[in-house]
Amino acid sequence: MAPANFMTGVAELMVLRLVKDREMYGYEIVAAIREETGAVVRAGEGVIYPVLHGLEKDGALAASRKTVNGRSRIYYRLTPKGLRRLDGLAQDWTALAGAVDTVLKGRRHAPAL
Amino acid sequence: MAPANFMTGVAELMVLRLVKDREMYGYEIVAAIREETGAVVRAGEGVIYPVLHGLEKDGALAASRKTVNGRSRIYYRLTPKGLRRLDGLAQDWTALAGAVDTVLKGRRHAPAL
DNA sequence: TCCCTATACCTCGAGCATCTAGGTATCGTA
DNA sequence: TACGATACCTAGATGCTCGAGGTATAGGGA
Repeated sequence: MAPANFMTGVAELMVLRLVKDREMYGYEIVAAIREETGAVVRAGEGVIYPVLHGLEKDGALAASRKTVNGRSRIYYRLTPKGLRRLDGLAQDWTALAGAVDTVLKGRRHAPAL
Repeated sequence: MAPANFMTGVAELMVLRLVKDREMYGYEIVAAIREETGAVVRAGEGVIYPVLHGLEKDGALAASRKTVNGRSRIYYRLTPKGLRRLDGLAQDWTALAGAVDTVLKGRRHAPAL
């Protein structure tokens, strides 16, 4: 049996969070996720590019092409809609993480705040 | 765009964790997940039964049919193999949760190139 | 008795996100 | 000029979830 992923939705959440701080381009995002998570999350280009396109199509990201050092890059920045989406996903994630933690630790009677 | 799931693999992890404490049957597990997570995780029967069958086929769970109060139930218990799988998944989950948290909180922010 | 709900099992098909594995092109360096 | 790094992209297969159904029994109420 293959190792379960747990990855669903995480890629999108991370993309939104990363571009919140500053404009970033796809290749850079892939590297940032690999480095900042200590390679725990390995979301390759095959994952990130479709996510970026989907988010842009949905109006959560805005893209602008720029040439830097002779290299053509597509920078993405967060739109207000994207910010709302990020907030929602972050909340969902926090709730899930708390729920999983509760079950993992087996506290049956502790009120969850 | 629909709300992202984040659910992949979580159902399996929770099933393994729940039956670690005591034998449980499918219908009971569905209710337990709903209640213990405050309905944050809504893994219905359509999710849990296939997971149970898969884990049993894989040797992670052992099943035994019992009749209680005139009702036929299939109880599952954790095997040594299932325990190893639980430990592995729990570790994976913890690592992922930590990684996501790191990115969400935006620590370690390197200067732009 | 009949019917409805709760219990308890199960499966199918649609949908969607991931993952692998490719492809293209440019730049700097050896 | 050959190569690796940069930077973009897509197609197909896989795998998991999810909803909607189906079967059957027990118990209670009208």
